Amino acid sequence: MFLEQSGNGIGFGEGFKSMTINLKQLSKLLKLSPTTVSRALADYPDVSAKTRARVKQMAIQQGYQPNPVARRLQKGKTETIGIVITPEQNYFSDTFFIDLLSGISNQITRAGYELILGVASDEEHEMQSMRRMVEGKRVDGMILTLIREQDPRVGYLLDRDFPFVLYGRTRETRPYAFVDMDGKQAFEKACTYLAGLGHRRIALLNGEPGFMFPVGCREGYESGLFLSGLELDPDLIREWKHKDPSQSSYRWTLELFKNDNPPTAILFQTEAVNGIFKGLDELNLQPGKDVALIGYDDLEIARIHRPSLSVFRPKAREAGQRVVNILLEVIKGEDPGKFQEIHQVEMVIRETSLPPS
Amino acid sequence: MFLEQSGNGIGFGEGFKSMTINLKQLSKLLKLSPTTVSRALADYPDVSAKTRARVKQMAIQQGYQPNPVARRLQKGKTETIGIVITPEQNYFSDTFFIDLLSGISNQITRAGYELILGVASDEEHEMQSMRRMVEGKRVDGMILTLIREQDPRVGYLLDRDFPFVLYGRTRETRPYAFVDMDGKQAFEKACTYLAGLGHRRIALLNGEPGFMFPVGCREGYESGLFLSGLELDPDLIREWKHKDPSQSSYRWTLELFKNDNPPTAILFQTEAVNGIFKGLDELNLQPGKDVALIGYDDLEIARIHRPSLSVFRPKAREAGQRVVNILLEVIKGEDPGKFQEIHQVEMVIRETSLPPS
DNA sequence: CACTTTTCCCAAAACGTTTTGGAAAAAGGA
DNA sequence: TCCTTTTTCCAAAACGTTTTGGGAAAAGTG
Repeated sequence: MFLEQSGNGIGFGEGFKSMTINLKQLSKLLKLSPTTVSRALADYPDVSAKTRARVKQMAIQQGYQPNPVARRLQKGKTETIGIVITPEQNYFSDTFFIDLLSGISNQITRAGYELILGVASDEEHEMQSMRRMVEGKRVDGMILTLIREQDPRVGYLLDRDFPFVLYGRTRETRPYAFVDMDGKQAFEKACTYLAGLGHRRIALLNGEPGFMFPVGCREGYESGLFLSGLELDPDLIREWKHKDPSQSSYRWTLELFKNDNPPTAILFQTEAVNGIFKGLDELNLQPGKDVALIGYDDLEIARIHRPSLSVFRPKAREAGQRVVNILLEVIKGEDPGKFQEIHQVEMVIRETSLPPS
Repeated sequence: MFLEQSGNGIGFGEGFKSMTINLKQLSKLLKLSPTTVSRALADYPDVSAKTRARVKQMAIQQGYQPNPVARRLQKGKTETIGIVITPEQNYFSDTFFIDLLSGISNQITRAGYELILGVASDEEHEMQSMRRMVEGKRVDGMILTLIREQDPRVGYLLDRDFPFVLYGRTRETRPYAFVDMDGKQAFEKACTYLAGLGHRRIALLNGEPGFMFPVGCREGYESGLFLSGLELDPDLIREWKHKDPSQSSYRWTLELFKNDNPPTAILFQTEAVNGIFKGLDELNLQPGKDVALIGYDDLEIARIHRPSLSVFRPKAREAGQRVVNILLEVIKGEDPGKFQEIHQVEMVIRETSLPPS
């Protein structure tokens, strides 16, 4: 019998490993076979209630936990899901991204899975890190964030039928699973809200194209103008850079007010707020008073600033949990096309969304 | 022979798994034993140069990568290291924490290891998440950040001889490995620098006690005052709260200037800068002009603000890499006490560190 | 009581590697 | 040529689980 007499007994010697008990030792203690112990712990019906209870009690008493590596090998699953983040993501900074990650992490843990993290400095490393996870058989599924309009990661994963879920959307005709925030509706709502207050010149300081999210924001903005009977003026639309949100939004803010007919309100993603505040300050314009402002994302600065910033508040934690739950379904073999969710975001009216003066 | 005829041949059918080749299939292709193929790939000397080359070429051609789960089981190592972060960490926000994580992640990948991430909402979940990793045999070592003065995690890991490295330090007599930034020296330097410019009333708006980092900052501050022949005035020392850096630092800034003899300079961690700016603004004091400011951490706001903020810039990426290299040594069995590193931080003089007016 | 069904348990195989302990073949030495 | 050493390979065991395919004992059935 080739498995006989390999594990050490109960007594333990040096180091950490000794504090741990394995299935064979536990079964010896119980005078049962490893099979039965394993099945008892997994609540198989073919082990009697009595021994099941006995096994479970002993397992707890001995602090037995099945070795995850061994289980993974046998089950042919890594019980692990991967995510690759980039420094740019941090401009989602403050609570938002950590909340998303928190929802993801907690739900993964609840499922008994593991979350492995890659940090990539640029687009190329992002792909490389993901390929390592996928081709190296290190994960059962991937979570993608900060999605681009043309995102090679999506094609890559679709091509090899590998389970994944997007937080966000991309341009891709094949069906895939995603959870996205309704940026379009948010910006439409912001726009009609401001128009309702009497604003007629509403600017959009949008994230740069290439990423998918700003696309929806712009659609919402245009639709909001239309619904309010306002004309779209290309001079009122500018795009800040992901690499340098504050600096670029600062410059565009100054630019916007060189206009003969300057805006009385600005819509933007909150990442750009520092640049906008700085620009307005330099122009001697008071936020909220001279120019109405509504941002997307409820960062700390939005709450702290006086006047406090009106914003949209995406439910990042919940979104993260949904992403994981969906991914687990897709891993199980469910059709990804069934999971395409667009979540509404809450508008938080604070002090920077008053009628024009 | 119980291992015979289990793997599918070369032809592949459905789904993802089929694109992958395993050791047995590869060895069959080469007409060699799995043993020899394994050893050839691992550069063992007992396989001839010729077959080694042949094996490697075929491995590349077939895209063979050893299944990490199987390797882990055999080697008795998870090749994985764990880290648990908390939302509070995000107040290290901006580039700092992501840079640290980036250094950690890249170095881990280079070593062929995996980084698994836990996100905990509070201190209790932090411990719980770590225990799951450690007791569940999911990692070979832990990285700890945001260290407290009395940190139960350190005692826990020391007690069971589990490999770990701190980014930071704690109060603990037993030897352990850490990489820390020299906050003491930084604040001492800042203090003597300002005193050299003629400042006599230098305030400290410090992180809250409980965490270890502010302790060093305070020591450096006191030592800097002493070296400059300045008296320590308890009225010039205040502590902002981790839970709410901006709000608390805002209040304390107002408080500091109620003093009969108010400060002409403030030292602080950059997390608190928004509150300080807001407070000064409300007091009609110009940063840099009326009050000199030096922060710790070079966040985006420090570069963006006008006047730009003088700061210390810790080399987070490098620190992260060191942490990993040390942890790998400790996992190998090296004595953790040998690895206790205190890294110097660079002072970046910008516009807010002028002589008193 | 004899036969069938159900209950309860287990030995062996399998997951895909690496390591151990040779053994056959080739080379070297007398 | 015969013996020793070196080179090159490999079968079997092992890592710690879960799953497969029974099989013995107990319970039910006529």
